[in-house]
Amino acid sequence: MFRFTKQTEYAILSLQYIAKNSNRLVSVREISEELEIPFQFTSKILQQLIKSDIVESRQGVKGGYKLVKEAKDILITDIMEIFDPNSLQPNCIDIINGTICKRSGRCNLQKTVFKIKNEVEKVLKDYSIEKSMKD
Amino acid sequence: MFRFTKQTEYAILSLQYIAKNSNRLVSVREISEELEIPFQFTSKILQQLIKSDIVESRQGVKGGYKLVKEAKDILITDIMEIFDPNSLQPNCIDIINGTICKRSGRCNLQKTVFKIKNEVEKVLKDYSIEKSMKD
DNA sequence: ATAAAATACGATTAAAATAATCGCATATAT
DNA sequence: ATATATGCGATTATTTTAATCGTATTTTAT
Ligand code: SF4
Ligand code: SF4
Repeated sequence: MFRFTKQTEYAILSLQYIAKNSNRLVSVREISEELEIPFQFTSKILQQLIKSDIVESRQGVKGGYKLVKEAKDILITDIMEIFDPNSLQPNCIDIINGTICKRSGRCNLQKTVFKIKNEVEKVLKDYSIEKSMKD
Repeated sequence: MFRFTKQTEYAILSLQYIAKNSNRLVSVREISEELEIPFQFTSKILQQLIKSDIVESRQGVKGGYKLVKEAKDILITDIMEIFDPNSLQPNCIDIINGTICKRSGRCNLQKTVFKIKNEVEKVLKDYSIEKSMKD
């Protein structure tokens, strides 16, 4: 499938929202309600974004999230890699399981598949959170 | 996920193999063994390719498959559309269920998503079965 | 005729990936 | 203290994808 997973898409939407309100901390509750994303799911996604140093949070009353990096420095591909590390890699390689396709080496499709990967990647690398907000 | 489904990939491999042996009918058994694709799965895939007028078959002893269209006229995207009709479409639209995303209309990502779709599609439309065999 | 070698195809099952929730812990402002 | 937040591992549910089953039909060769 050549589409974003929901996690990836929800992450992008959340980051857009946080970026738009960068003067304050934004709570999960607010993001969840504004964007109609399940609360716990939103929460889990943001926590993963902390681990990747894209956002940071403060707990407690008036807590919430804010960006660590500037919106222009967060690429769509960064988010894809966090939530779906295989997605930018062809089937020949399985990053998650550390396996390679048994046809590798005698496969007449592999070169094409990597060419396509490189060209598609080039397209995607051109989009940041900031750029997506200006579109 | 930005990768081919197995059905799509197996279909491409099978078509390459049939194209390479275009002087005769090729049996599912042979394709299945040569490419290490489960027999019944290969069979099912080829039957779907008949419905899309990409191959034709003859039953019985010495039966098998051959191409209807020339390898240069079969695009990778044609195959993707057969086995995964949503794959070239962003999440905003669900072709299979005929639904649209509830955020549509007030979504700050949609334009970007369609731009990316168009650019990626342009890349993919450049690849045919024939081209993939020459790579 | 009939046996063997093939495809045809709907139905079903299995496996994997993705989405979502639960429950409890911890931090903080008032 | 209390209410309002995040933190996080574990679990469950759902959906998608992969694969198989069983039976019918067609065709060739003997
Ligand atoms: S392109 Fe070839 S090697 Fe790569 S996954 Fe597909 S079959 Fe395997
Ligand atoms: S881009 Fe916006 S409208 Fe399209 S699927 Fe994502 S959230 Fe929905």
